Formats: sequence, C-alpha cells, structure tokens
Amino acid sequence: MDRHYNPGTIEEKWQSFWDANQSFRVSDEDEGREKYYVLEMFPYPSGRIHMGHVRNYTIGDVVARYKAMRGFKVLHPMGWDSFGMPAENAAIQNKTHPAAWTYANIDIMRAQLKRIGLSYDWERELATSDVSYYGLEQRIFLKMYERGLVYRKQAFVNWCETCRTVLANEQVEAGRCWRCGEEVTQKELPQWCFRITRYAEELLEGLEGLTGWPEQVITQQRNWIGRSYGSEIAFRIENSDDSITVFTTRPDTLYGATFMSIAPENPLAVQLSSGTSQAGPVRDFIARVLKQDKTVRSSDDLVKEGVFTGAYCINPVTGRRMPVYVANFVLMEYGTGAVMAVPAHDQRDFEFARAYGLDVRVVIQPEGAPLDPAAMAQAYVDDGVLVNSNRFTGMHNREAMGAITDYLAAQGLGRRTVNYRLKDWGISRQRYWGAPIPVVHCPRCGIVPVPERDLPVVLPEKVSLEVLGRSPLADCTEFVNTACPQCGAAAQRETDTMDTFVESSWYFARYACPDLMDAPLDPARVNYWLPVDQYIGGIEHAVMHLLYARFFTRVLRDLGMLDFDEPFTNLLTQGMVCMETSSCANCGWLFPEEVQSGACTRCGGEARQGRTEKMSKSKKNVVDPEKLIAQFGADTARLFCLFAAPPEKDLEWNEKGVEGSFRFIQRLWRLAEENADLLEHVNAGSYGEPAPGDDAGRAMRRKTHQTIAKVTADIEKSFHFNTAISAVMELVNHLYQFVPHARNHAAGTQAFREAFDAAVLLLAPMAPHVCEEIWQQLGRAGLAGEQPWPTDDPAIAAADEVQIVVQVNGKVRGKLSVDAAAADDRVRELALACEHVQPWIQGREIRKVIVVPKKLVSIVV
RNA sequence: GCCCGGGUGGCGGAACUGGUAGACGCAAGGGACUUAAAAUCCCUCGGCCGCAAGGCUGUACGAGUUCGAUUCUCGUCCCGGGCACCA
Repeated sequence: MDRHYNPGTIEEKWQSFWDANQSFRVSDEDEGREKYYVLEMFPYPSGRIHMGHVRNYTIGDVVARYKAMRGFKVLHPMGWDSFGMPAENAAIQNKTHPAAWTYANIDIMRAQLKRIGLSYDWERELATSDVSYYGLEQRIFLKMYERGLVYRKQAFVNWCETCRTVLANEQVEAGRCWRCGEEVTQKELPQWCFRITRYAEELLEGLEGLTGWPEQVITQQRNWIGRSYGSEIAFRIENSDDSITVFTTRPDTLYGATFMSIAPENPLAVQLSSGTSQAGPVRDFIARVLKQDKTVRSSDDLVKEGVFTGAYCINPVTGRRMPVYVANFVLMEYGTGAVMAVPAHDQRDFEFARAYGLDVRVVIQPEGAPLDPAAMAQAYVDDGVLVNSNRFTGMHNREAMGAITDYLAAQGLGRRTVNYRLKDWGISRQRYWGAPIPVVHCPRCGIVPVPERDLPVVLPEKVSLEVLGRSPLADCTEFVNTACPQCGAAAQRETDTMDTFVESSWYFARYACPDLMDAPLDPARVNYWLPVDQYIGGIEHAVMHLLYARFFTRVLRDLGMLDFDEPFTNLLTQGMVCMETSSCANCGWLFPEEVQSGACTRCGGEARQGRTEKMSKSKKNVVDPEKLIAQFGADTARLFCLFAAPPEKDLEWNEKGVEGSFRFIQRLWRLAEENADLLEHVNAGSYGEPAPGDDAGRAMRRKTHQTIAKVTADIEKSFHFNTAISAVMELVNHLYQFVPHARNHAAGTQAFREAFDAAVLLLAPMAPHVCEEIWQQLGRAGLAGEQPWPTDDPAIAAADEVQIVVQVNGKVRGKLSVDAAAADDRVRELALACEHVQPWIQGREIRKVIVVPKKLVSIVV
C-alpha cells in the first residue's frame, strides 16, 4: 500500500484504464439483466466546464455507477448541444468559423469531463451540429410537415431598424438593441411553427402520470399550458355581414357586455375603422403600440389605453350597440384577439370603461348590498345571482354559464370551447449556426419540401456572418439558388434555421442508436432503452425543454418511430451552484483569488463581501473546476458536490468544505495504509461471526450493517448523497476507534475487514478512483465498481439493547438502556422506577403511561 | 396579484410514517505531539443560570390539536422561484 494518497497519479491511472477497456460501453442486446437509462442534460459547448456541470454530471455518474453495482445494465451517454448563437458571436469576435470554435470547445470539454472520471459510453457521443444529426432531424421535420404539424405564419419578431436584424428576446435590453441601443420594434415576418397546440390536451393530461417528477415542474407546465374552459360567442357587426368572435370564460356576464375590445394586431382594427373618421387615430394608435417591445407592453404598470374604431357590434342577447375599441391590453395570441367587455364584472374592462366614459351594467348581484354601477370603485368578479339578464335573471351565475352558452348554441351564435395559453412553437431563427429548414420556395409551386432523397440540406461552410437584415444564409448564393424539386424551375432555399430546442427534443432517443445512418431512430433499440429511467438537469429547463421533449416524443410516437408517450420516467432537478460575491470600489467584481484577507489584491482597497449568488462569470464568483481538480483531485470535487447539500437544493461553494472532503478521503486512505497488514489479500464474502461476548466486534458489525442499510436507502429513496456520505464518515470514525480491538482479536479482525470493505464499496460510486485504487492495492479481486453492492443483514444490524427516553408531561427526564426484546410492561416498570424520573412523579397521581416500543415511555401526572 | 418552494447553532446541513432537536462536516476555542510550523490525535462547542448535579429556554412569529409538534391545522412576517392585463 502506497504511503500517501496521490490523487493526480491515481486518477490518471484509472481514467486511462476505463478508456482503454471501454469499461462503460453497453451493447444493445437484451442480456437478461434489467436495463437502466440515466441521462444528464447535455451541455452547450461554451468553452469550459463550470461547477454547475460538475455537480450535474457527478450526480448522474453516482446514479449510473450505483445502478451498475446493483446489477443493472446501465446506459449512460453524453453529447453536445452544439448549435446556437454564441458560436456565431464568438466567430465574429475571434474571426474564426463557428464550426471551428464549436469543435475546439468540444475537444476541450470532453477532456475536462474525462478528468472528472464520469462513466460515459463515449461510443455513443453525438453533436447536434453534425450533419449526421441535424440531417436526420430534417427528416423528422418533413414527416411533421406531411402531417400538418408544421406551418408558416406571419408573426411578430423583435426588430432593430439600425442593425436591420431580428433579435432574440435575450438580445433586447430594456426595450433596446443590445448592440446599438436603438429602440426595438415589432416586425411581422413569416415564421415556421410547430403545431404543439394540437397536443396541448395530451401534454396536460400526461402530467398526471408523471409521478417521478417534482411537483414544482408539473405545476409550472400545467400553468404554461394554461387550459381554461369557456365559450366562443359571435357578435354581429353593425351594417355588415361579418361578425367578431370572442372567447370568454364568463358567458354568464354576457348581458353586461357594453363594448368590445380588440387587439391592435387584430386585422379587424384596420378594417373596421377604414373609411371612418377614426381611421387616422386607429392607425396612429396601432403604430405606437407595435413599436413597444413585448417586455414594455406586458409590464405591470402599462396604462390601459385604447381608441374607438368607429364601428359597432350588436350584443346578441340584449340587442344593444357595443362600440368596438382597439385596446393595448388585448393580446392577439390568446383566444381570438377580441374580448367582450363587461366593465361591471372584469377589472380591466372596468378601468377602461371609467377612462373612456363607457356604460357599466351590473348583471351579477352578490348576496347582501346590491351593486350600484355609478358608485362602484372596482369590478365585482365573484359569484352571485343574475340580474338584468332577461330569462336568466335569478339564476346562479355558475349555472348560467352553461345555460347561456346552450341558448346561444341553439341559435348558432356560440359554443363551448376549451382555450389554452400555450401557443404554437415558432422555430424560425434568422441565424447561420443551426439546422437548415429543408424547404424550397418555388415561384411557380410555392413552398415545396425538400424530398427525403435530397436530404440532408447541408449547412454551407462559407458565409459572411456580418451581413445584416436577414439570415446569413440568404447571402450565400450557392446555398440559396437551387432547382424546384417539383417542377425543376429555378427556386430558392429557405434560409431560416431551426430553434436549437428542436435538437434537444429528441437527442435522448438518438443515444439508443447513434450509429444508424438512414433514419433518425431505430424503433427496436429506442423501445428497448427508453424511456429514460432517470433524467437529471437544471430547474431552468422546467418548461421549455421538458415540454418540447414531451411534445416531440408524442410526435415521434405518431410517426411510428417509438411507442411510448413520456420520455422521462423520473426527473431530478438539481439546484444551482452558488458562491459569495466580492467587489471593491475601484475594481468592481473580484475573483475569489483577488481577495486576500479582506483586501483587493489589485488596488489594495477594501474588498466587500456581497450576497451569495449563482456562480457566474459576470459576477466573478466562480471556481474553475480544472484548478480545483489539479489541487485536490476529481474524487474530492465529486465528494464535496455530493456532500454539501442534497441535489435538489442550491449548493453553496465553500473552500474550507472542499478541504474537509479532501481530508476525509485521506483519512480513508490512511486507515488502509496503517492497517494494510490486517486488510490485505482477503476477499469479501465470508466474515465470520464474532466470538461470543465480543461486544466490540458485535458493535462494529452492527454499525457496518446499519451503514449499508442507511446508504442504500438514502440513494434509493431520494438520491440524498449528503446523508449517505455522512453515514460512511461515521463508519470510518468507528473503524478508527476499533483498530486496537481488531489488532488483538481474530474475530475483531474479521469485523474490521468487513466494515472497511463495505466503506470502500459504498463510496465507490461517489469517489471511484480512490476506491478502485485502495481495492486493488489491498489485493482484492476484480474491480470495486464491479462488485455487487453490499447487502445488509437486518439481524446483525439490529441492536440488542435500545435506549428508552422517559418523559414526564412531555419533558425528557430520564434515559434507560433496555434489552431490545423487553416487554412493554417491563419497560414501563423500569421507567417508573428510574431514579431521574422518581422526583418528578413522586406524590403525584399518574394519569396515563404511554409506551412506544424501542423508543420512549411518556408519563402523564 | 396568482401559483409553487423554503425559514433549524457562527456556517453547510441532519432528524424514519408526530417520539431524545442539532447526525456528519466546516469554522472557532483549549490541549497533546514538534526546536517550530504543517499534518495528525484528544477535548469543548445553540442560548441563559449553576462549582457541579442539574434546571430553564430554544427549529421565523402568534395561536391550535396532542401525553408529546422542526414535523399536523389556522393566521402573520420574511426569503427564493415561476407566471403575469390570459378575457
């Protein structure tokens, strides 16, 4: 046994071993062992691994290694979400090509991941920017197109007039372009969309079955889909054959509808006003509202504004004329882009009516004081009984919702509907570094999908990224100019690329068959490995990524590529990695190494400690995993990530805590090294019963088996590695105490070996390098990681004496040690006789005595 | 505003289905070893009172249920996250 623990040497040795032996490669054949698919969200190759990755991937790795020791056949793959905007920005900045930048990053990050000792099947590695990936994605796109799941529509995008370019939401800062500061406006452009709304109901209902997901994520998805039941009601436009249809969840208030509000984007706004004196004001109003970017328009304090269109529609039940207004708070994307306004019973309509002097008609009366429209200070939105509602007067409003809708339906003026907040997924990006949308625009045939035989549509290499106003692909003539696949005429390729969320919506299935070249997925292999048994990633993906992946899984199912509904059976959302921030008046944010004993090392000024926040480059509160590993080794980095907090909580980084984890590993090593003579050349499996009367040996074995049970339960139940590690720490502490006994008793030596081997195996998934090394240096057969997971023997773990707490009136007054098998009556007797308890019960009447077996006795006096 | 989480020592965090609050680790203090330091080992460590035995108090705050509440119920305050004019 080596004298000192040398993480650098050991880790390099085992990482090379795993590489050379392809230790974590799995075949796709069913070998009788149960499969287990564990997956961590793949990273964007930004350049370097950060602590959030280390934490995420360590958690996944422990699960993978643990399940393997439990006898599962484990699939644990890794890849790269390698399309995206940062590559283009970096390319412009560094005058390189996005591909060069991306693939260089991948090489760096792959090497970094290997240095953490993660048990990936690298044979299955994939990168979404490889044509072998996105080319197959284009096939999925075509199949979706055939099924009507893809369509094109005019949609508003953020637009900077100065830069003449489309901006992503995150490129808009306080309503202005991030690059030039110009005010961002909304511009209507044709956009490709996926019809996710077709699956809205199924996606919502599927949530019920996701028992392995955190409640929080389920709720967020439910709110995002936002189902609401209501009615569609048609309002005839005065002097016209047309009508305006609205969606409302409150058909019961129809008799109180006194005007109509429509969204500025609603084409009716211009239509209705044209030819009237209101045409000018309406046009101006729309132009002004559309100039505001989405964040401004949806901000809290936006004043409700509107303008009369000059037109009226007719309330179908009262026959009253309702002026039609364009209003800035009405959303085109929700419902029908038009709202029947009931000022008495809707707060927004109320405010609007007061501002523009419109009628307020009460139609729902609460119990007690009747409402007076003139005196109301706010809308009455709660339940009540209908008034002023003709035949429905007197009916409870809940009942009236259905009754009024049915009445309208009978006349063809309305129907019950379900409306969703969820919108179709706009996938068009006017960007270079993404998957080309495989479509051709032909002057004669219109939109023609690229036939499957002509796929993939390869992203051209030579493009200029600095052109403005359109996708860089639009300027690449050899890409754009093509022949129409249908008629052969000169045509142009679509130059939009796909949202990168498309790639991450099916990569988890592709890992089952990454070698397949002529189809995206091999149903047999996908159905064998999937669904993913355990998916692990950041909570920030609670809605978008996880919803899109669920959508895609259903689409792929309907395309016959797989046959399950939900992609991820269990989901673990891990918390962020946080650290204290530091700053100095002169130099701003400081890196941790720029602070020494409270002073800034750059200017000598005072370094102030800020709040603890998520590690980020901008705040400089970061720890570089590479440096950390160089100093302490990967096992320490892993152990600390697991020990400092349970996975779902935020982890507070603490340099001293890292040293503590390092010390613990050294403590384990030293225990082996100092007692190698006792431990060497013995194999697990046969640890004899300690000699009768060997209490210390018995206690050691009890601790061992209790620890095995505890660690196993902590991992199985909730992946609470922090408590699992603390249990092993206790075992190791116990082992140190036990050394003298182990040296003097043969049976004690056995118990010592049993406990030590258990400690090493229990830690093997968490600190794999050092555990393998100890296992090997002590001459154990095989690899630690290939040993069966230790099993606990409840008979050995059971205590033969238990401590009983004695309470008097709920306060702890005494403690007793009692034979575990003692009868309740006997325990009760001992408790009452206990010397510490006597003073509290003497001379008082004992009303009740409660005996909880093996726990406590509660005496009520 | 609405919907989810969450408030436990100096710090990170433990506590099974209501049963000894503070496991484990960090920090701190004291001691041993050392010429010295590091490393290591031993002891102390929620607060208050007490020489001690021991007592009182304590899981954001206020009530309640219970023999017994960090755990269950109601109310209040604070922090974090998500959504937000959704008709």
